[in-house]
Amino acid sequence: MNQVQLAKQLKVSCESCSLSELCLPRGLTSIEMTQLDDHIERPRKLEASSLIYQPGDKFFGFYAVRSGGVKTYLTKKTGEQQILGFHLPGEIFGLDGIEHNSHRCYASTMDNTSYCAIPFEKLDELCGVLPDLRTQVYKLLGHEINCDHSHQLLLGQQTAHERLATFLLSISSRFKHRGFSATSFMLPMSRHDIACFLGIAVETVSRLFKSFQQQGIVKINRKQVDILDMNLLNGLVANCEETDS
Amino acid sequence: MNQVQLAKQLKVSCESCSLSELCLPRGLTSIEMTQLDDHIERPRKLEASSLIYQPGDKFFGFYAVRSGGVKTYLTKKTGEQQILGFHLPGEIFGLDGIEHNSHRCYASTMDNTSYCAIPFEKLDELCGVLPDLRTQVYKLLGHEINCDHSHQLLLGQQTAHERLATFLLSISSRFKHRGFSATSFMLPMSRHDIACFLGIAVETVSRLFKSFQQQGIVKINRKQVDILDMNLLNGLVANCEETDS
DNA sequence: AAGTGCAAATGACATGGGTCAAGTGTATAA
DNA sequence: TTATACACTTGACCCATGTCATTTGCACTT
Repeated sequence: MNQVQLAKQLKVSCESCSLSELCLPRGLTSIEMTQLDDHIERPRKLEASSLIYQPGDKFFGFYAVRSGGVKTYLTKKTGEQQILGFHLPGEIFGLDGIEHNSHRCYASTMDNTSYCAIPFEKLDELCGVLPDLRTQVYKLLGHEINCDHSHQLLLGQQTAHERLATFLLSISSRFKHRGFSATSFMLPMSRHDIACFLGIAVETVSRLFKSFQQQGIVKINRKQVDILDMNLLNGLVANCEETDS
Repeated sequence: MNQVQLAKQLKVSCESCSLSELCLPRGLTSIEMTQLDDHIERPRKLEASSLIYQPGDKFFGFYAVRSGGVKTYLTKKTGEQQILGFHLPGEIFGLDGIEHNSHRCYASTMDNTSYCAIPFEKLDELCGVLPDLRTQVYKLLGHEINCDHSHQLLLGQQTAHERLATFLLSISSRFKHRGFSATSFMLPMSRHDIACFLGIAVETVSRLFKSFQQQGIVKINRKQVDILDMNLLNGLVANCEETDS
């Protein structure tokens, strides 16, 4: 136990990380967390628009964003990209590498970003002896699956208005979850990325942001978003989602 | 080992199942398979258009289709549904229940269907002692995630033509994988379901099927599909997917 | 403070595919 | 064999959104 305390002094640890309640170690005991901790590589730092991995790259493990932001995406040969997810601090990415032990999509930073790397091999070993960690990993994968499903509903059945409103609400609730304002925040991604994520054109994003502003729902200046009427915003998607969160 | 043989005589077992190479037990040793086998409930049988579970239902575990077919879907309050996946014999569904220990989507049969039920609690326990099974479960979840990602690319970036062609190719390759013809098969789902899955209108499905026929790519009669020119069909999506399979 | 480079916004126009409304099988029942 | 129902097809029309071309406006140099 003494060397554990020593280790904690020498490097950033999960236990001392302000994001641990959102991240992989959530719900683990201190001892369990330390066992996990010992295998985590950190912190890796990259500047904006750096590629973290691309299709075919060997699967190392999961990545947890500490600061900044990451997007994952697939592309058509013709170049169009479909953004699969935006990953904010405390969120995990890299799960696309599990199936084939190599990645299927691209991951790149949207901003100066630091993140932790959790080697899958070690994680799997620990899962053999720590049932709580195993559960945590299942829930993580299950969460990704459910998010993907909601996004399929959005891409397949929602109008452009509904998509953009849903998007703003999602970002808002994620900021809130991390302890920030739910109504005033900076978008970490470009208009282009928003469009690629929602399956619409950049121009449509611009026009709808303008329209939302004219309706008094939000105030948007460059990347700064202020939600003026959360009820109205919710109303834009009220007829969309069958289930509550 | 004797009681194992006895058990095999008394009930359908994974080891005797023709689908085991496609299903959860793939890659397990005989002994491992038997351990898993002992906890599987089977066979459950339902007629066409029966609801298996719906949002809010308690999560029991994974389900493996033995015969027939199952669709999973989400709905908007206004009634439109987005089909998330079609599940053919040998394929697994039910993963949407992991995150919250309750299901988030609907699952219903498309035809007279029988399936096995694998209780998650037991599966998880076994995962603690059988690393191969644990890997198998991760790959299963990883596979679902990758499929969902491809489908997001389809819904977000592909034209109606490309979507329908991709769909036919997917069904074709899944029949082939199960040892059936890749070029001549019966679609297990309605036009309506195809449309809901691809995020387009039923009428568009009809028109495109007609157009594909006129181009000599396929011959379609009701649910019977004959792919006449696989190259042409591949050509319709050639510019879409960046990565190979 | 003027210059350069992008991201974003705006306007004009085009169109893929949705919607609506009939029609046409095909299968089951009587 | 006729009736009924339902899945599918077809045609006419139109609109939400995409595309293309231009303009605006930050941010960062020098």
